Amino acid sequence: MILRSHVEWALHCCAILAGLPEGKYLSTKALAEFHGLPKEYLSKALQALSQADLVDTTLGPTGGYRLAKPTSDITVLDIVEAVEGKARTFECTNIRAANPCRPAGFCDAGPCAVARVMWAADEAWRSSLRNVRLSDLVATVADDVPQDVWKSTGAWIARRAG
Amino acid sequence: MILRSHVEWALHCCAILAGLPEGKYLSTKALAEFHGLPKEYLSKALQALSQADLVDTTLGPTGGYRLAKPTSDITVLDIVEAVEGKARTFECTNIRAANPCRPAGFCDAGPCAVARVMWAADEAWRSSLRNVRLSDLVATVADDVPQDVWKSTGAWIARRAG
DNA sequence: GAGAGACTACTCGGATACAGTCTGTCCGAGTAAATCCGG
DNA sequence: CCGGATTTACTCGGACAGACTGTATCCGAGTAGTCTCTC
Repeated sequence: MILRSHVEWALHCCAILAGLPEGKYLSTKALAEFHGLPKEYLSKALQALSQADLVDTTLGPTGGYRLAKPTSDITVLDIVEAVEGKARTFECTNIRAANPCRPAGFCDAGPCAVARVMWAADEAWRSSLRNVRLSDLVATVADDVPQDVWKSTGAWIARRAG
Repeated sequence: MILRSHVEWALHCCAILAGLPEGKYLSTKALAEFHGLPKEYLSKALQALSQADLVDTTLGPTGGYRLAKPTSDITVLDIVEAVEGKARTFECTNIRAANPCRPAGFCDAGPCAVARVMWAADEAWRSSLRNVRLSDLVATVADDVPQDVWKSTGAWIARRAG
């Protein structure tokens, strides 16, 4: 079980879009160049964000993406689920039903014990991601990066924004 | 991202093995019949449990598997990691390194902010699974299942044990 | 009746095949800004 | 100089191909009980 690389890309792209000047858009091309990623494939991840209404997009020249909400209204879970889907990581196929000792026509009440344990862990994972807002993530990144790099990165984004 | 069906199989099989009479073994064939699963493929999941030293195995007729430790010394995480591996669900490819604004030869200290958030969630998931012991799981199953089915299932297991 | 050898039922590991997903590329349709051209 | 037509740069969506992983099956090697056969 491993998350798709789209998740990593989407998170980094959202962090970049957070630094975009008000009302401007940043193109897929710029985002791809910045991260050294294939433009066409990155575009799939961004489309997923768009479908989840996390980013706005506009067409034509000077077109591209920008965040659809304030960074404090977007959680990391929102981004992960936009790309990876909301489905649980554990799927119960109800194999207990094959137990040869069960009377014919026996019907289970509720999900099986195994599924409940796995789903609780899944919820713990989601809860952890839900507690981190994009604004928190951006603040952490800003702390990590040396100030001069942070400044020139902001300038780079502003220069490529349309 | 979805866990392999082996995880579900391994958990259910461990729950069954927990009901095995002291010192007896249960064959892959019996386990596969009980759950309605392909014997050969289920055997791969059980081999993974064996490699993780969660179950003991013996060869020959009356051979099969049994738990290697008391049920209170095995956590659900042990079983999941035996099958699914211990690798993190999020892999950081360090795409921040492609940032064109970074000075040449710039070297990052520690994992990036995105990875830290994702790894914390991963740890929350593991922690949740680590807190459930196999003995807890078996107790929950026993509560779920009607007593007569529980009894006859125990008898079925004892009959097939060797 | 006892011991050696054959037999059987099982695990283990490798080889193989197939399907589905992930990764990545390509292209046409649609759109909006910028540019060009005719009046 | 102005307004409409063309060009350009971008997103969007679908089609497609290759690699990898998950699912599943098969078979040979090894092992430990059981059975048989011989003395």
